[in-house]
Amino acid sequence: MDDLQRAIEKRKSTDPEFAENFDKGYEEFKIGVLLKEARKSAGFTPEALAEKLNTKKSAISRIENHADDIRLSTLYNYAEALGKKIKVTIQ
Amino acid sequence: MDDLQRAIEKRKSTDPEFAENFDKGYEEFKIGVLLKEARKSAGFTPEALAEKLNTKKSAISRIENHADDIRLSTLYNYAEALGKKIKVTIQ
DNA sequence: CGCCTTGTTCACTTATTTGTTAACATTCGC
DNA sequence: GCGAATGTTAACAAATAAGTGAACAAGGCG
Repeated sequence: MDDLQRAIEKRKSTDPEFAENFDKGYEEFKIGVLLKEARKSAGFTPEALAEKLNTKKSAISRIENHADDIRLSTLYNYAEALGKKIKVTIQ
Repeated sequence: MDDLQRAIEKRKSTDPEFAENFDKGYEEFKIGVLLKEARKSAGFTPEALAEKLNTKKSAISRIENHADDIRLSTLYNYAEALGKKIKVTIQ
């Protein structure tokens, strides 16, 4: 079971509403997990990334766990600090 | 010249900083244009879409022209009202 | 041109996110 | 288990986006 699967199961067990709606297509949630995985694979702790972004690790944690209510520009900054790019498409 | 090209040229002519940075890869700007094109192809005027989103046409205009500093959830709502889905990836 | 629709911008208020600190939880190595 | 590093959550102030109304600009169409 990979990180994404684990995170989903964990959230399902602690958030009944999420569990109920997951199969209906709540995609937003996954973004935070993608961000977190990108950060880890780039070898950053939340604190290290926070420093690069001139903020604090608590803010990083908030981004990764509530990625549906963040600003697009915040998303861009986060990705840029990892040397990655955010791609937004509409389909 | 399509809408995207036209919009880029217009902004280049009125926003020197944008013009200077465009070729460096400022992708964010394009999102607003994508949204606007999606709205048009779905046959919505700003006012009609605004009504669906319980807001006003001025808000729609703001979203389409300043799409880099909007909330992700706003983006989702906008797309959902058009029967489309926003996809965010990191690469 | 003159009129109507569409679209943009501004100013103001309200709602929400972000920065920050501190407390708490979790994970990992010893 | 214990301690240290990593990660999460809550609360508050400060910054910023969204809601709104009105004035203005641009685009068709008669």
